[in-house]
Amino acid sequence: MTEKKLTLQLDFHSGLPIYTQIVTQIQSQLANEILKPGDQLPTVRALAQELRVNFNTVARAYRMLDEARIISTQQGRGTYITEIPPPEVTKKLQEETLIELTDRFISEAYRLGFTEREVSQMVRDRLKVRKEAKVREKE
Amino acid sequence: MTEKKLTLQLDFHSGLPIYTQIVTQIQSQLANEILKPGDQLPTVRALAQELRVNFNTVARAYRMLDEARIISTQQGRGTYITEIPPPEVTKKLQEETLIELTDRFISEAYRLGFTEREVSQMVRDRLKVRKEAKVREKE
DNA sequence: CCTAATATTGTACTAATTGTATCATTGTGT
DNA sequence: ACACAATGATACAATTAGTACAATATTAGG
Repeated sequence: MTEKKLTLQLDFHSGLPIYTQIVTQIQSQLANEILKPGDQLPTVRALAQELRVNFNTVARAYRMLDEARIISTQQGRGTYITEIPPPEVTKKLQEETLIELTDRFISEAYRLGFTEREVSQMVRDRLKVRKEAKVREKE
Repeated sequence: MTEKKLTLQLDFHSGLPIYTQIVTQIQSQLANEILKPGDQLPTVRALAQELRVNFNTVARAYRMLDEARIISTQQGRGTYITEIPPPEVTKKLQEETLIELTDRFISEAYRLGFTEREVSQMVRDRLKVRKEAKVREKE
């Protein structure tokens, strides 16, 4: 299973906020492959209890990591490391990733009977929808 | 008999609730005639066991589909695809399926850090690659 | 055949587990 | 004393799981 103990070392007298320490240590464990994409992190309450900290402090750390797209928090489900390619991957590898992703998408659409024209048009539409949504969000 | 294997692919880390994934995948299989009117779906417990989820999660998905008049659940009998799904319903479902598929693809690409331009360009490229491959295949 | 017991199926309600939102409290620096 | 950031407390919402039940089908006895 993807259960981890996630041993973190907090320093309560360092002056650094707890949530910052949690964030950076998870980031570093990810960078060192102690944590891997897909891994489930402890629940906010479980980790909080282990660290002797309020669970909202853990939740705050998780939220920052979530906003940074490093983890994915899901209400009622749990928290998982996202499938982000490690920072050391090259641009070329990233390109290959997008190719694979795109090909899977196209294959699935074709398998469901959609035509090239329909797929192409839908991608344009949905990209546009997102862009417009983002614009409205800023207002 | 009208028994189907009903292979569903769940992603437990996608952020989408399990019941939503079940609903949309059954919708798409209906829209694309992998499932047909009159087909019996697996029992809530059977499907739950196969998917390794609680049977109430399947029941919730079935209930949503039932409310949408897409399936008919009958206590003590089983669950069946509704007999006369109007053509415009399946057409609409099909469209929704492609939207859903496309949005998932775009979200994933964005999450991996690709831009709208890159995604758009890659879709064009890969569609073109496929078309050309198909042309060569005919020669 | 008919009928009653049993099994199978979906339903309803509840509980448990998760993250979220909001505000209060604390503590530190100026 | 004040301002501000960090942390804690409390209530909430979403998802999934547990348990008991009702409706139907199937099977066993006669």
